[in-house]
Amino acid sequence: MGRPRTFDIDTAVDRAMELFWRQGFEATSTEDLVEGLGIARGSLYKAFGSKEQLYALALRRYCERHAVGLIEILERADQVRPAIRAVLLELVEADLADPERGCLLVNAATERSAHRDTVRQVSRTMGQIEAALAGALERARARGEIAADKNPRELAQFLTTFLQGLRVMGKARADRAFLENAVEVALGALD
Amino acid sequence: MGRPRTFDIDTAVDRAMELFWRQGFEATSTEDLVEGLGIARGSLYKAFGSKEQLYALALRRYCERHAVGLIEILERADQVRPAIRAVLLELVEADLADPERGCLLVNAATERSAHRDTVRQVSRTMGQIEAALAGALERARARGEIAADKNPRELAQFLTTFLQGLRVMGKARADRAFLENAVEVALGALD
DNA sequence: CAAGTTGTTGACTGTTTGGTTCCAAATTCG
DNA sequence: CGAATTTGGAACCAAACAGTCAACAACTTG
Repeated sequence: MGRPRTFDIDTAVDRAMELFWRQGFEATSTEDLVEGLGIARGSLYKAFGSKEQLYALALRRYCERHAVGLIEILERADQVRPAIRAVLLELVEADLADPERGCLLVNAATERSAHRDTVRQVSRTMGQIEAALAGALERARARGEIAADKNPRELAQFLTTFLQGLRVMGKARADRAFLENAVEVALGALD
Repeated sequence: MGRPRTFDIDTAVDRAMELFWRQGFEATSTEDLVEGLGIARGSLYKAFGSKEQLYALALRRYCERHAVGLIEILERADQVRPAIRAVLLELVEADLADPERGCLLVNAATERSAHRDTVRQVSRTMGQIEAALAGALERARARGEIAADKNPRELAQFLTTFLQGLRVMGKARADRAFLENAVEVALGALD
């Protein structure tokens, strides 16, 4: 009952995600959001409560879309090493294609390290990435794809950390050779 | 001639660095700067021109102080592997001691990826870090400290990338075990 | 159709923003 | 002394800020 919404909440969150991703939280004004989402100021506040809450939604959306996508690749892979290489090289491509965007998760971790909820969301997602890597590596070890004396969890923690570094170097305009090189050396840790 | 400055430019830049480091560029208002530097608004603009220019000075100061410090450790080390471990573990300690601060270089890379001058300063400094690592690794190889078939430049690019990842994970509140673990695995790349 | 409910809108609020300008007082040098 | 220059601080600016609101619009139910 009542007047139905004339805009789609999901696409609005997507567009907000895009804006926050590109510009960060502080540099994105409510005016930017009004313009970018194509809805009036009042509707925005009615639907989302505040800039802060909309940011939280956008961040969660990003985590669901990107981290989960990455995790599924790892879970579905029958060969783990190529899967991990593929994941890392895909991130390299994303950074090269659009260096200003980088990774919203990294941006959130650095820009909003004083905001509990943001930090919690970020570290939760990184925990999921670590767990997915650890799981894949565990399977790889069981199958003899990596040496038995390797510790999957330790490797996963290392790879998770390296992955964030990749995104930072991408934003710092490192070139393709640099990033792909770094990836290959990092993969050497699995040997 | 004229009245001499009553505040010290250097310590003012230091304080500005501290503020920008903690809060980022956007979240630091001119009011914060006036309060933090302990000088009046007018004096601040007379001395530094604008918030933007003061930020540039603060960032350069950070690079000179922290990157150069790190580089000197590497250059002076007689054993390279322990020196690299020491450098990485020191960063871990810094992150654990003050997670909200993180690394100003990483913060700058992510928050201000649309500002040419900032990005240039960041990537120049990362280039210096890479070069220092490469130089140290080159010496290590010459001395037989690492295997002859290792490529110092490739290893240096990997370590530079990993180092940035460490700082991000530190901000995401990874614990000591996680970070130290990641460091040990990363050092394994030298074997 | 009327009542009730919810959404949309854009003008409006009060605050804060980065930055400028003015000033009398202070301090130096020639 | 007097010219030069910086000081702190207040006043000021237009723009941008996050957020609110009353009036209007569209839907469901009775």
